[in-house]
Amino acid sequence: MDSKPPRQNVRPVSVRKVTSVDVARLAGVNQSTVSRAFSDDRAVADETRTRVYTAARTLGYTPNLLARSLVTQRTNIVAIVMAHISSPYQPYILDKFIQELRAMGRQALVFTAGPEQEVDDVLPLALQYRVDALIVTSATLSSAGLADCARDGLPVILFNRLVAGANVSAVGCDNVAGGELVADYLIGAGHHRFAYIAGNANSSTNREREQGYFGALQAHGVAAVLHEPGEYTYESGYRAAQRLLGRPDPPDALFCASDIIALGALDCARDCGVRVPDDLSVIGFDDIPMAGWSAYALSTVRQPVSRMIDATLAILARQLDDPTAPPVIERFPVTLVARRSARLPQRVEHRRL
Amino acid sequence: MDSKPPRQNVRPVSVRKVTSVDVARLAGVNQSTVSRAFSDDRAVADETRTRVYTAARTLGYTPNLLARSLVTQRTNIVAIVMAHISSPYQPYILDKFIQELRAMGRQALVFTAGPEQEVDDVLPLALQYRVDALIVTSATLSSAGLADCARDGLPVILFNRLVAGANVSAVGCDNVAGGELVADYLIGAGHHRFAYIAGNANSSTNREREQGYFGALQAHGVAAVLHEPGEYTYESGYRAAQRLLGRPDPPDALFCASDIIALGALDCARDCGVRVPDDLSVIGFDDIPMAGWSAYALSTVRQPVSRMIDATLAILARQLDDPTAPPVIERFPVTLVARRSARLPQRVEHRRL
DNA sequence: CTGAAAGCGCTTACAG
DNA sequence: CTGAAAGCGCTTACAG
Repeated sequence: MDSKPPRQNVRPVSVRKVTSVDVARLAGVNQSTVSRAFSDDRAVADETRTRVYTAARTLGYTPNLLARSLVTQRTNIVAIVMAHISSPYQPYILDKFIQELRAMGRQALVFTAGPEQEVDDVLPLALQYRVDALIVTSATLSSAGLADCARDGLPVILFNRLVAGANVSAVGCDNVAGGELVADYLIGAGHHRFAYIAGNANSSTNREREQGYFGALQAHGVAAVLHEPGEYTYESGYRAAQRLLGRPDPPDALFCASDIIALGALDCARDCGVRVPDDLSVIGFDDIPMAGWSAYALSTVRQPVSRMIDATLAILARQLDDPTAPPVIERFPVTLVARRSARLPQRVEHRRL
Repeated sequence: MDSKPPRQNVRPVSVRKVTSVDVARLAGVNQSTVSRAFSDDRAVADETRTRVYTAARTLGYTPNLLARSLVTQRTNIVAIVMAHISSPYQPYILDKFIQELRAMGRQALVFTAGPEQEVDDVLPLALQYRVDALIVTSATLSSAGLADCARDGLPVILFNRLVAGANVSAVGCDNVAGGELVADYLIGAGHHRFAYIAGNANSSTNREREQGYFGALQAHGVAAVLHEPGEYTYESGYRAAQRLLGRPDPPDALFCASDIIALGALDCARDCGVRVPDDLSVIGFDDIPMAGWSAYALSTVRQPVSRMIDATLAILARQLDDPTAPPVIERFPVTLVARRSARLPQRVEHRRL
């Protein structure tokens, strides 16, 4: 019948987090001194600093970054927004971003949008966590929210993705030139009946690659080109190839919007008894590791991913430094790496740009 | 010569984040009411709530989750610690974790350890962000820090990974049984000369799969088994297969510690002119999507990844609810999915457990 | 170089 | 149902 009812959930002692006040008490200094020692910002007397550190160690103290963020107004967290991870290309990029971000002293808060989700759906979440910046890498289009963010001074960088109108920074490769390279290469190899398997129709990568390919083909006087819709998956590539190879007039040259699509197409050709590259030349885009595997030996367009990621982070650093810095758009040149899935051009000169 | 030097970096107005106080002022209520309206916790008068919401909308207010976390002592952030992403198996898992975590109303803070980094190296970072829990999924061993975390009441769950002695929860599959399944299958197919390509030597998955395989082989009276060291990569599998197939007495049955290793081995066999499965049977572990691709048609051991992830999150939820809940270890049964990379057993009965 | 104090943006007893 | 106030764990002028 006492007036103090026992709390139902008594936290075990160990759970109670130790704070800078505890450390200060043990070290015999003011709390602010502990803070200074840990944000090795100000000059703190060496002797004091070590006393603080040892006190911290014996107590098992770890600074609370959330509290720090609240007052410094920066979290050192960068949001990475990507589509549902499906292509083997994304994890590679994600991994590199995470690693480099950490090397810069920042963390990655990863947001993957569901299959049917737009970027705008995950944006509010990222904002609630007060991330310092946004790296958006995904194929889908449209995002009014991103423009808002950029306007509010939150650095936004699009990776391999372009949003028309939005006044934000972007890093990508020259997809149009890539498509042109492929067209030239295939024409140089003496092909006559061309086809294209598309990636997600509303992605800028797909549109640009397609545009380059069709444009160059047309410039060479090729009138009709088969066009199969698709998305950036193996299965989609396989099925599109099935439709293409089942035609009475199958193509002898095939450009796929990405490597993962091309791998599906290649397997379909194998299963259909279509010989590559004798009966059919196949070229992809990305140069993912699997493209080099001997089961596929896929000729493809390589983008300098590493450099692109570095460029992205450089822009990030700049904009973090100066929020008023104007957005920049960087496009990197691509190269065609010839393996065994496409016939070699007769004439050597097949480069462009 | 005025006493007020102009601040160098005047923040643009738009950057100034709007807070609950601003919303309160506009809505004509107390700040605490705004808070209540947004943490739809307490009963707030409907009329008040809508007034708050509209005020918030016109101001573009987003609650600051960091501040909330500071007082509630929970961040709703779960750290996912994984090794350097190399296998195509990891991104799939990562993606699923991220998605489901968000469905639970939590975010994933992803920490990837560098190639040579131990889990303990990234642990302090996770702790500084005061994550609510830790999901550790990576192949490497040893981690004194994890035990500490668990002791301090921070839920730690190991995914596909076992740490001896550490008193933490773990979810995995029955790797030993998987290795046994493979041995039985290969023996049933009439093979005589067995080999194993290992994954990272200090990983529990490798040790257990190896143990099951060698144990069952031995139980069947097979004395000598070739053992090639390796790691969980395509290249490693390719090179190990090269060594194996270059021997005067090459194996006719090969178990690889993971699918990605097996794919490398398969490509090596192809390049060496070794016919699969006529000259050599190859079996992997994991059943990654690529195992089903027709270029490989890899027979392999499948683990119920989806269910394993669900189980992990269920444990997480339980431990978040009750920090004193004892750690649990769950192992899921595996199955052998037979495709075309291994000869079929003569006798039907090749199952075990 | 160090201390005392205010404040970052919230939540949550405590009254009413 | 709502307000006033304390406090979460830090950083950072401001003095000394």
